[in-house]
Amino acid sequence: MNYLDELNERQKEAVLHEGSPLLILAGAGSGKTKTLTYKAAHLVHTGKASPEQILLVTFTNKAAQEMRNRVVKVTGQYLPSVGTFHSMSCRILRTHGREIGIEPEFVIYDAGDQEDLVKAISREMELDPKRYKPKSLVTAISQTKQEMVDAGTYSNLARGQFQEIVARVYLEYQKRMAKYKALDFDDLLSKAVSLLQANNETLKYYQDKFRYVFVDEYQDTNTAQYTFTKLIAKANRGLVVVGDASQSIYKWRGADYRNILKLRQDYSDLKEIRLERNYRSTQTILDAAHGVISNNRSHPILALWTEQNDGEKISLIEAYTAGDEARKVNEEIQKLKSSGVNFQEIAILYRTNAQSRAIEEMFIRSGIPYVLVGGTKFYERKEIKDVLAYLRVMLNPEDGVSYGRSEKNGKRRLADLLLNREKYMDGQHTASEILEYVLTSTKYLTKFDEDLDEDVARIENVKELAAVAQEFEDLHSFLENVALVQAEYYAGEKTKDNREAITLMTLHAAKGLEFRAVFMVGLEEGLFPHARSMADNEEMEEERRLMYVGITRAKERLYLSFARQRTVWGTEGNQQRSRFIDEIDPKLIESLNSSATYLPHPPSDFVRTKNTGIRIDALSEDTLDDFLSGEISVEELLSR
DNA sequence: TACTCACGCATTTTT
DNA sequence: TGCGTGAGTA
Repeated sequence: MNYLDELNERQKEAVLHEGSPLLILAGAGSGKTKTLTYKAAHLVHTGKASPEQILLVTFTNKAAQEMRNRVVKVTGQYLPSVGTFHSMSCRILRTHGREIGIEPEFVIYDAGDQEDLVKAISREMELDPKRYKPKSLVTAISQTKQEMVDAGTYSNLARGQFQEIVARVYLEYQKRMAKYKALDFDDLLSKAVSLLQANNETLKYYQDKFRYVFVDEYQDTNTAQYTFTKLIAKANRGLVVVGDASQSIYKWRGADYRNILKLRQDYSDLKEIRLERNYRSTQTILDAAHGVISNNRSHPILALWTEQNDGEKISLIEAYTAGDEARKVNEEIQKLKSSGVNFQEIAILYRTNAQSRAIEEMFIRSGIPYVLVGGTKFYERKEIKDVLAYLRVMLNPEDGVSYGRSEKNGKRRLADLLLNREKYMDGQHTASEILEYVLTSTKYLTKFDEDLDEDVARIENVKELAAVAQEFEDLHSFLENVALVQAEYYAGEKTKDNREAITLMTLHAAKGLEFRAVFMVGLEEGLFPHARSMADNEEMEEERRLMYVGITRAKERLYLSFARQRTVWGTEGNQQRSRFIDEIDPKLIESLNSSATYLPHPPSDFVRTKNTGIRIDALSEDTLDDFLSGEISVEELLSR
């Protein structure tokens, strides 16, 4: 029983609670994973549940993996039903999908496949691609599915020209998907729900099977996920959810933190426990985070506290340009490094991917190793998608999207592939053998030039895919894994040559991670909060939650920076510092700017740069940058 | 079939 | 401004 001693009072209360559904409101860094896994472990340990009776759902494979490992560590037992919403739904559909007309051989379409299909449909329907962008149509269909509105129902509800077009596309889309034996990510969830709603016996089977249902990151559930959880947990009411409304940052993907509030209506005896003791950050960082998030009005806010001391103040970096910002960040990193902070303990967080460039350039110049998180994912690379398309054609030549994609790579290649297709699809061949056949019959790799670095990398990627295929018995499980398990990033990853590296990523990607020192860059109105979020209060609150998530990633040191001038989409603009900076108590902040480079705030038109009195917004960003990096002198600057 | 060029578009992206 | 897409051409 000694594992209980590792928990604080609130955590222990959560672990020991029984008899009614439980909502754990867990703040950032409050040990929610520990609490959730120990609770599962406790049920197993005390014999209240067998490992098979616990369903533990997460949003990412990484979280699932971590939960699995931690339960094994505490109990020595393996929980077979720990996984993402999508993988769990997928498993259910593979076994019981037939009951609602879904054959178990379905393949999973990702966003790119969806778009290809919508494009094809839209072409056939002769829609104006400018007026009805395939992406917008996909988004509309996706949102509709998340609300579990099927194509037929939507057609009846559609009002206005756009919705009516969406309805037509949606109907055709579903028709094709059925023909191609394909499900998209939203289908996995909504069809699983349909199945449970359609067949009472199946529902009962899962309700009996899973006496306990655990859900992580509950604030990020959409309607389909909410319903899925509710259905399965209904009979036994062994529901345990963990969430924090302040960390809900995926509204644009259908996440609705209000699902937390709904629980109170769903279960009158809902037990609510707050985990507000933070084990990650200094009190200064927590106070800053609270200062920001308390400006939000629409959701509950936790008051985090720590037994740690106040720690260092938050550093504010004011820069002239994006390049100057990168330079100043670089300087601070050098200081951190010499004070004993390792590169892998440092992260640079930004709102948009485009911001990484200036930072990267700086790091390359100063020789600082870094790892960029995000960008094109492995399975989204063209060469990988091409090979996967061939594999799907092997599985099902009726798969229109994959057939179309393969055709684009040459009709000849496709014809050669189909020649011996049946021989290889006799059920006797492994995923690896079929992949081998795909590559030899289509001679796909010959389209690459071995003298081009870029092409060599592509060939390498295909080889890597082939290596992954070896881990799977049949083609189906291989393809399923490819669709549902993206290669994930782990905090403190090293560079290719195995040097410890600084992490660069978006704020969204940083959720769930922690670093000793965090730099949040580009804190400017229009960038963060993003211009697209400024008109709408709901969206502004989401931006603020993103700021909150960013701040709470930091353990010891937090740096906030902004630039006075920044080029966005080719046009230079004068920037104003983010309102979020001003939502932090100034007593918690110290400015790192020396008086020589002091920038007046709020930004005025004039600035004293080393006493030259040059009006900076009369200079181009490049000129200013050259001056600041010492490439041109004051005299040269004045002459320009 | 492969390449070129003009055009449009540009927030975040767990599965 | 810089990239990806898609139509058009050799």
